[in-house]
Amino acid sequence: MQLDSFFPYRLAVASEAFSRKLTEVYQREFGLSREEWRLLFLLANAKSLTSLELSQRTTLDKVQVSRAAQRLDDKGLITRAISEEDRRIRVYHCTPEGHRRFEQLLPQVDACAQGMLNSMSAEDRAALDQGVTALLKAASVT
Amino acid sequence: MQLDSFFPYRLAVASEAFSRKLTEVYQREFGLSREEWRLLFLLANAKSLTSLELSQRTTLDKVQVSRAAQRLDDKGLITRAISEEDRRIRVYHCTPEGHRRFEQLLPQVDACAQGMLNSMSAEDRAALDQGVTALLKAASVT
DNA sequence: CAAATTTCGTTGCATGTGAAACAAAGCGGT
DNA sequence: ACCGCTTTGTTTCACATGCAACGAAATTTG
Repeated sequence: MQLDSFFPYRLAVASEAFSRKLTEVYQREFGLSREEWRLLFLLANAKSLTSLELSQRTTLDKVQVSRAAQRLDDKGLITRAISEEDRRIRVYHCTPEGHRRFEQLLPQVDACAQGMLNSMSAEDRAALDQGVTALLKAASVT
Repeated sequence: MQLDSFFPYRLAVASEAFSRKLTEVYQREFGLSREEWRLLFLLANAKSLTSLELSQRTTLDKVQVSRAAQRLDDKGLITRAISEEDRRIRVYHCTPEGHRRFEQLLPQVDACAQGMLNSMSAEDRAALDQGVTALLKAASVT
């Protein structure tokens, strides 16, 4: 058995390489980490979200959410209000500046992703999408 | 645009979930990290390898190789000799104990991977394999 | 052949990360 | 109302990681 023909290895390498290319974009443009990018993504597309919602929808744990949100707050891209009903709960909002940066960043990230995907054949792209969808189910549920 | 329908996100989540399941196996069985597992995999299937070869074939940089190899050496799974021709170069070998553990571990890791893959349809499996192969080319070369 | 340069592996440092401890707030039973 | 218990978010601590500096060995250059 060779490592480079071992499927789990190939999947990991492919995914890491792909992810790295995208990270370079938001890292270089606005100095955002992957966690910050994910939170900003969600908050730019929702009025407000709590930590629990952010955590569930980003596969980040509460510590990662807490720290990434803190950094985004420091950068003025989001606000962290305390809930009126339950004073333990944080309610996160995207600031106008956060929106502005996200609107500027998403096309670039997407273009980078599409650039790589477009270098594949249409058939391979379709296969990848189908395979990842199936894997998502298999790996998260199992 | 929703995050959970954003392809790069779905790929990352699927890959991480898959990888995590496998990590649990060699982590639990012998306390190996992903880097250690990769080095052991290569060395168990080759007589001897240098740092450069290990680095290239694991997508790890020289620091990661150095540290992972040090830990594997401490655990008695590999040896780190100094090359006769070039005294800067390390030559790594797998010990009998390293072989023994690898032979014991690979079937378990593979079974875990196959378990997840077998929960997918044959068609989805084929699509995934085709897609990942294409992505590997697109993401690493581009 | 001596000095400068390059290569290889390791180490120090500054930062990031995860697990567990923690404080604050809410909940619940008596 | 009070004492315990749970939940929420943060902090602490120990460890991992990446980058740059480093020392040793080899190679190149004058």
